[in-house]
Amino acid sequence: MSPKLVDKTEKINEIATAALYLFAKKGYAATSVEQIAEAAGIGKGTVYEYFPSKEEIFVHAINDWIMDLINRMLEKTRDIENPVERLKAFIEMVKDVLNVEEPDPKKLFADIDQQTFMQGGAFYKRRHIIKDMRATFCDLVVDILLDGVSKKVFKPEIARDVSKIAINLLAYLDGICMHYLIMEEYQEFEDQIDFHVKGFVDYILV
Amino acid sequence: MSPKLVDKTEKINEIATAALYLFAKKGYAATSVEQIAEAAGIGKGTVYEYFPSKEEIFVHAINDWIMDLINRMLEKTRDIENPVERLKAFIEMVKDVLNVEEPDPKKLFADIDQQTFMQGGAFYKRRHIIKDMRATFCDLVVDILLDGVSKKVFKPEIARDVSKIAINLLAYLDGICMHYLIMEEYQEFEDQIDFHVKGFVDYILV
Amino acid sequence: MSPKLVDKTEKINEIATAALYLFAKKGYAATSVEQIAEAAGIGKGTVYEYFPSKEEIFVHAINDWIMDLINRMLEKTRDIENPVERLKAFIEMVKDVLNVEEPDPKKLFADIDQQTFMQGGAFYKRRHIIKDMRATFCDLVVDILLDGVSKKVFKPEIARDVSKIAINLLAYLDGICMHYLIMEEYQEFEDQIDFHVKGFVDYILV
Amino acid sequence: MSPKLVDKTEKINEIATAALYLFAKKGYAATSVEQIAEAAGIGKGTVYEYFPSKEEIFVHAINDWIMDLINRMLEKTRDIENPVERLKAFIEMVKDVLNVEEPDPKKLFADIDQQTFMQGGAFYKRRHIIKDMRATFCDLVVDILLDGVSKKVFKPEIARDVSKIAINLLAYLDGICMHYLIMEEYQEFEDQIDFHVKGFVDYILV
DNA sequence: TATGAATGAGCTTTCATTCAT
DNA sequence: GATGAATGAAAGCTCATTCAT
Repeated sequence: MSPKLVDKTEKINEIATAALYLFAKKGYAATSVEQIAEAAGIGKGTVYEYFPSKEEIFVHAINDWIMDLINRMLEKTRDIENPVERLKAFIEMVKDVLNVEEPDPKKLFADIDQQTFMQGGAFYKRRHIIKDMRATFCDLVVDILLDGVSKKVFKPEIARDVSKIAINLLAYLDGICMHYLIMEEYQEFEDQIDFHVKGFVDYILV
Repeated sequence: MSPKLVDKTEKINEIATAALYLFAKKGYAATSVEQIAEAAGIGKGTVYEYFPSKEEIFVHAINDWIMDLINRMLEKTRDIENPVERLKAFIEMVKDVLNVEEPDPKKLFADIDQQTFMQGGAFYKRRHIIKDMRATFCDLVVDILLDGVSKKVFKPEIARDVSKIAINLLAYLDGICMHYLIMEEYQEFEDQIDFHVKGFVDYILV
Repeated sequence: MSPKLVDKTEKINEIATAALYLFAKKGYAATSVEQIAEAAGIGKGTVYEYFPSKEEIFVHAINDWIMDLINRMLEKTRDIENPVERLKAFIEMVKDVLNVEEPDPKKLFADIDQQTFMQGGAFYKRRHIIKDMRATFCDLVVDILLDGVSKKVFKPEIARDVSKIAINLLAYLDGICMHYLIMEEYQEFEDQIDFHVKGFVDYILV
Repeated sequence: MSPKLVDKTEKINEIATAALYLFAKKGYAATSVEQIAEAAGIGKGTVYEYFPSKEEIFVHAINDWIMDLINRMLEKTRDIENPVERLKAFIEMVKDVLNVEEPDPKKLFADIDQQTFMQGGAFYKRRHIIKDMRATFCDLVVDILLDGVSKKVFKPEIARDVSKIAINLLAYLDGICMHYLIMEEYQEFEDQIDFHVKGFVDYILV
């Protein structure tokens, strides 16, 4: 915990942040280490003082980004008493994430998937990071649902399958976001989600 | 006059097929034209007699693959009279597609997304191919649902929102497949889908 | 002199003519054998039945073109009685050659120079073709001048240096054409030449 | 902060010089970037740290060479008082330029013409460089002639057509050099030029 | 520690030429 | 004789990484 270490951590984050914006703008492959260095305001060689490889920059930057996403999710939903409102707030957040312009999340997700599936990809041997993220989101939804059950707002019988229900909800959100990103029919997107969520809430309400 | 006439279309398909397996194994970017040529059992230069660029090989190979997927989907579901059975057959097919080992669909989808989102990607200016595929799947589900309504098996009121319902179902399937591909918990996958589908069918049955 | 040989010669000329237009349009390097074959209406492989290499096509085509140039020059100037008119007709011809649009002579000349000077170039070991062309032009001018002397139209003393005078006139014409091709000031070109020729004729007239 | 600072300009010139010798030896097209790198004693990739493309190397090298030619011309003729001597010094310089062995100017000029005339050539959209060079030479000759007129050494009436006269002289020199380069009759070259220049000087002297 | 100069493996693409039919 | 399918050498260029300073 010497001051040097603090500096080092800070520098690492600076580089990772600069890199994230570039990755989200141009994609992982199309972003060169030189560009990252330039964006971070340091020399190309200096990048390698803080990261052993471009791949590590990606992993670090994505990890930070995911952590930040999760924290914001938790914060926004933590203090809402009404379970229905809390659930809706969560879904709003999901929608918001996709509407961020910079850094563009769809390119990041495309790169993450790529790097997760391809042998030798940056996340190929670290899919636990991606899995953990999904698990955390799942836990959050489970928490909201069980809270609703305990407050007698949601049907008690959903408690038994709460995990499955949470995963299915998240899967739906994932899929519909993908659909929207590809189809580019922004205007219908909200309607589409609202339609599903309405059915979902009806289904779980007592 | 014409001494050595090769079936161009066949050769194109041979190369595209060889390429598809490599793309699905190592990813588009990591597959070199030389490797494609080798896999197709021809020289590097010969590839360029049939395709103007690596990008076109990708587009062609993916397009063929998608067309094949769609055709198989349509075939398998076309002749089933019972709407519920037909819907379930469709979902079975979706599950099956993901369980193909070679060419690995998850990697192909990751590459497709990548090449669709990234500026200058192979599908960046051809997303209509991807959109058309999704639209075709949507039409199929809509068809199944309306068929069910007309046969008085499904609730008449779903007709009004049939398009939304179809998209939401497909989005869910998309999302849950992605979830399964990332989480690698194959054993729970079937249960998970069945759970959702059971709820879905209950919801639409008269 | 069998009919087959005649056919062969004809075919060779067809290919060479097609090639010449392409060389003059796109340059030697940028013209592929495939394009030549296509322009000649034959298959790529057939070209090699008539020429051993692309280089030989170039040499043959250029040689034909030069021969044609020379013949046209001789024809146009042969029957003019008045030496001054004959000289002017020759110079008119030179001007005309450069104004041909297709095949563009400046590109051909640039390619010829290139292939003459560069070691291993198509004309590197055949500069005699180029030299002969220049010698023929020189002979023509010498002939015109001596004819003028014998007709007492031109000063008798130019006979002694007639060869030098001819070469210098041709060199000037060469140079001014080059100048015009590079500077692209077409309108001044005629004036420029006329100015020089007027001085030249004044100088050699009795 | 800046540990290894190389004089970029110097390195650029080193590469350009190495390239110029190769271009003059083998021609632009036949010279590969790898060969340039080797000749400059650096790696292939390093070349691209200093030049964005092979084309730019050519343009830079040729431009430097031309500038150097012009400067030497100006220097050699600047301080000569006697207009006739000055004119002769200029012509001597022209002769000398062609007698340089390395880098061989005839090959460079052949490449320049090539790259100027061919669409997409390195000088195709930069012919102003070539035009400027010719204009500068023209200005120099004009300057010599007008200086001679003002010193009452040359006829006053040449002042009116001084530009035409200069261009014609340069055109002749251009053409005769070309002739000599192609015909390779070095021994007659000097005589030939002297013969023309003698006539020229007689014509412009008072 | 910070740097940017240097690098070369590796990429996609071109095309003159060969040759089986 | 005519063909076009096949080829691979060679090109220009990119960029993650190394390393001397």
